[in-house]
Amino acid sequence: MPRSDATLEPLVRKLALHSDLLREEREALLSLRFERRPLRAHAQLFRGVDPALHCCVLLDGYAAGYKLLRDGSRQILNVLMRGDLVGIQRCLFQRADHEVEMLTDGTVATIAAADLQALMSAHSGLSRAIWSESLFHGAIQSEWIVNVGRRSASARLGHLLCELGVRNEQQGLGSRDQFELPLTQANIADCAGLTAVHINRTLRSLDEAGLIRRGRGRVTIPDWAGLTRMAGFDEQYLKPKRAEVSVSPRHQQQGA
Amino acid sequence: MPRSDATLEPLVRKLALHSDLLREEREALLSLRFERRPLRAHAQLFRGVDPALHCCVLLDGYAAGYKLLRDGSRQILNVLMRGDLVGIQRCLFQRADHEVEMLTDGTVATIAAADLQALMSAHSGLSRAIWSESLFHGAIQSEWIVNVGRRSASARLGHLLCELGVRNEQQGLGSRDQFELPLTQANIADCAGLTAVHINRTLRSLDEAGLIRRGRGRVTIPDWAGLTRMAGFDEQYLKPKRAEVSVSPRHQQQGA
DNA sequence: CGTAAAATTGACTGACTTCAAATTCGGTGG
DNA sequence: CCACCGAATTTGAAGTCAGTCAATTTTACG
Repeated sequence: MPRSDATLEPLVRKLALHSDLLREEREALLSLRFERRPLRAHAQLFRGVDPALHCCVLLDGYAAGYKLLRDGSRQILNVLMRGDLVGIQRCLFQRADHEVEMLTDGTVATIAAADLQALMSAHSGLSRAIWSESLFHGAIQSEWIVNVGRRSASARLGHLLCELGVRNEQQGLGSRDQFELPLTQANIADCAGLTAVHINRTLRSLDEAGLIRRGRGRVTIPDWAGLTRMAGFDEQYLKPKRAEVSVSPRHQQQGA
Repeated sequence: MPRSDATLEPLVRKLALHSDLLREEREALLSLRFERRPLRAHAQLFRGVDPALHCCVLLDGYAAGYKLLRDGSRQILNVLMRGDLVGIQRCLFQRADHEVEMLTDGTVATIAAADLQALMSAHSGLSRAIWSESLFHGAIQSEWIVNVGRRSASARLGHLLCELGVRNEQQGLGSRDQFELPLTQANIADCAGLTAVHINRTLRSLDEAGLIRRGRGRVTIPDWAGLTRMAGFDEQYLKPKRAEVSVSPRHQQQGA
């Protein structure tokens, strides 16, 4: 039995969420050359803002893209987890506007830019799937703008936890209401645009309200409905949207 | 002399900022079929979250993508101006997670999804340019997360004004330190994640500090260096990456 | 003019920050 | 197994930035 972080399977799983992959496309993905690299928390996945000759697939652990401000504070732009592609813009377009580092210990697979490009031009379906995945992350970022822009501290926190729960569940890492989250409160604060102190108090108040339960790097959400209501969390933006434009029009859009 | 909103020239100009376009690609763009549509402020560019059979190029005026919260507040996700493509995800991927409406009176060109797809598959350079443009908007959104997450009211406001100034200048609409901005203070508040009342006070304090000057839908920035310093604005993320701005060689300025 | 939208102002409130100290936790070596 | 250390968490007290509520003035425009 192969260890969970020994193949690019997590990437396949992630792409398959939003796109239908052909068998040959899956195989092409899985036979990509890559280098497995274990990393400690705080390891930089990319050097500052430089372009790169490779991209990464996160196989295990959490990472985050972020920006630092002159006053030393930082804002996390996205949380990356198993299966997420890191740095495609950087290697396809030579653009990058933020840093990326591991939030926890973990493992990445590094893939040569040339290999990725070859793969994408050989398989238009994969190319499309990867772009789709990138738009998906764009949708998450949009929701983050709403989160930091318009929600109270407890709603922000609740929303973030809901998002991470659903994404964990989608990757087969526990269920949405019970999953590993070994981030520090300072990390969470940098996601939510709050201070670590206030995260601490807010976490406690959610706990006291019976909306969450926390313990040793693990989050439990005993009252999913309550938390989503309080946080204004609408799963829609994370929902898998398979069956896109194709030969046969599928008009079966299941509403709420 | 053709009116400024009679052709897709603004789109060409925008794409040319970040990509080198071949002569034939420019021509292909300019010969795209489109329908010119004048719109009043508040007009919806797309119906809610539905997929669409067309996308738009904003020819004139300001528009914004936004989300509404249950409590009635709203958060603007991006400000769109002349030359910006609106709704490509919607028509290429049938995904959309937010509404789009005009903030001011203006004009859009609507383009059939099929035409756009045909164009993109016929000209890989254009396809790449359009993706690049979409990543560019992603970079702006990242900066917005930082803005609402970690900056004070005056820095948020200053940063927003700097961004809009530079983007205006890039599109040949006035200079970065003097441009049209007919947004209401409520609009600006929805961008910055603040209340209209506080935008009003902050605007006044920036004015009193000599950092901006405002009058009838127009912003002037008498002290660009001062405003950027106060706001922590680093132009880098807006800079054209493909060295080539043929239309008008602007004053070169290397940031500190 | 007359009206509605937008901008402006004031007084008050409160959510979140700041600063600082105490406690707990996880790991490591004795 | 226990002592120890730095990191992370937790708690308290005080301060402030921005929100809320509500009224007034200005502007845009038919």
